Amino acid sequence: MIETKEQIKSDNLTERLIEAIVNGEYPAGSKISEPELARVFNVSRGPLREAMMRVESLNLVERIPHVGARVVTLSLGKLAEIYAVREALEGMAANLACKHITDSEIATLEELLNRHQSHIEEVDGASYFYQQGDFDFHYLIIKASKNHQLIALLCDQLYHLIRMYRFQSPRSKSRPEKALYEHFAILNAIKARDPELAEMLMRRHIKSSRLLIENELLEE
Amino acid sequence: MIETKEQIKSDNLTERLIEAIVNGEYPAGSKISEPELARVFNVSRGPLREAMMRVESLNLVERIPHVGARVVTLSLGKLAEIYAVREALEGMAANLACKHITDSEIATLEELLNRHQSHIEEVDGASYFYQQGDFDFHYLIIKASKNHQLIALLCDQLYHLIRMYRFQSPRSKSRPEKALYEHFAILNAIKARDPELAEMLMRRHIKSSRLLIENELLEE
DNA sequence: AACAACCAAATTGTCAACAATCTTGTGTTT
DNA sequence: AAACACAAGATTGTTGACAATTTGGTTGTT
Repeated sequence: MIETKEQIKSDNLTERLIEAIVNGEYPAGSKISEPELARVFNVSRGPLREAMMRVESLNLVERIPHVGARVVTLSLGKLAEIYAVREALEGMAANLACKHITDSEIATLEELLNRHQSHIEEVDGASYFYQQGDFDFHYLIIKASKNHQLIALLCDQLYHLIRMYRFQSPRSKSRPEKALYEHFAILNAIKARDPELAEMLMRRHIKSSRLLIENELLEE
Repeated sequence: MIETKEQIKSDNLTERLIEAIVNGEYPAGSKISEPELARVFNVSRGPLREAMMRVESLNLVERIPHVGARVVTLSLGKLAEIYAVREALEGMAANLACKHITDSEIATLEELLNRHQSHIEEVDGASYFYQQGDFDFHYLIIKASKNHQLIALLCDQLYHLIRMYRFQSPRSKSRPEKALYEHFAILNAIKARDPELAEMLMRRHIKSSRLLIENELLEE
């Protein structure tokens, strides 16, 4: 495993482009120029356009024929809609995880939450790192559901979009302690192999985030 | 509106390619040759590849670098997974539809079901046309949810894949009369603006299809 | 000054040729 | 005869140039 680096420019490009958009290097609403990006990434326009097609189907950019592509504009309304979908899908994931999770996956989750706890106790309020780990928690449960279609939808299709929102609105601190407590409760339900409880707790967990967003929305 | 035809070859191509794959013109598992398709569609390989990228992200084909693309192979297992996801998402759609559907949309749904009833009474057992209309019913309810993310996921992302499965396994007659009866029950719940009932009925409706599939799966 | 028509520059869409990689058939070796 | 190595052919990945369309500014008219 000396040279594992992907040799397909188009594929690498897709990931680099996603990363650049998600972390705000290309701000929301900004135009994306093909010749310029091709120069920046040191590629021809062919592979770049192929990458753009894929990023478009992730709903990270909007393209208008003969006009060009723009990074999608964020809005609290859209975010609330995404969280509503997450509620349904991750609830389902938690339910299925109870039935299909392995002991080793449970152990991984437990270690993860313990690390989070230590981290919160040490650096009280450092919510950035927490959010990263928060993703890991949800990510692992989704994978543990073993439903490939569900995993594809959440981890491939919605993941980057959610990440982009989080990155660009770091206001949602949402009390790490409370979230961590809820995560432990969800994990316990999964360990007890209680699908209904796990689903209910996961839905409530995400719903509380959604309600925060909708409250912000009303204040406008 | 004299010339509404899309002038972007790449965009048209995507739809034509989706249609060709869905209706089995290119059978499951068959290899897709870029030079050949470019000749068939009378296009250069550039736009064709862009269309392929999009079709790939719909999970209709699988691409392996430097080897080529193949139409996805169907399996009852995958289908069951998709139906499980549908259960969660369309249940949510029915719930939201109760809150956001308009009177004119209700009227459209009512007409649709009445036409189905007449059709079933006339040509007893013609399940093919029924299935087309079945899609319309689900499609309309999804749209009525007014959650754009949900609509995108179901109508753009999963729709074609489901259609492909249906097209290639017309065994699932699944008793049109029973399904129609369930559709009426769902519509009534929506008219009564009863989200919990509508969601429950929709989930049960889809679940019965999923169980049929899982039974077939066990017989193998 | 306001507005419409038009032209030029830039950008997107498309193409055909070139380079890199995989597949397949042949021949050799054990 | 089976297995491996190699080479020819075909296919995919990439590039740079050309064609078509939009955009923004200029000019002329009302």
